[in-house]
Amino acid sequence: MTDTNTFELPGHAQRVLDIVDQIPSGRVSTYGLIAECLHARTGSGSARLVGQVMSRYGGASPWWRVVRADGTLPRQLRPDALAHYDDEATALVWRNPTKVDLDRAIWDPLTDA
DNA sequence: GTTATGACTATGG
DNA sequence: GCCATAGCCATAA
Repeated sequence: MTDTNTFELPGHAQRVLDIVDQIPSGRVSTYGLIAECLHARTGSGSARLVGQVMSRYGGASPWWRVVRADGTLPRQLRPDALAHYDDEATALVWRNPTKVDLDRAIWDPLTDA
């Protein structure tokens, strides 16, 4: 096929970005949850892989809506992500406003898509 | 082919 | 709560 205006990312990368793009504003998902959805589709996938894809190709996607399993983020991204959470009114932990309140903001691509 | 690395997670002390 | 370890899988060298 001759797609002239389409950059072909690695297959799994395209799927990861597709899922991330579906996360609604004000909600978040986790690397593991996305990995589970990815594994359900392709038969392969891991949280580590999602992180790998995000670091490489996440620039054009709402990367701040993807957090760790405990609601925290990598140190380098924390400040930028918090700014977005302020815009989207994402629920944060009261005692620890550097961390997302997963009980309120979690979004599961498998069950709540 | 092997090894090292990474925006991860679960488990055990 | 924190730290160390094992499992995970694509990429780079």
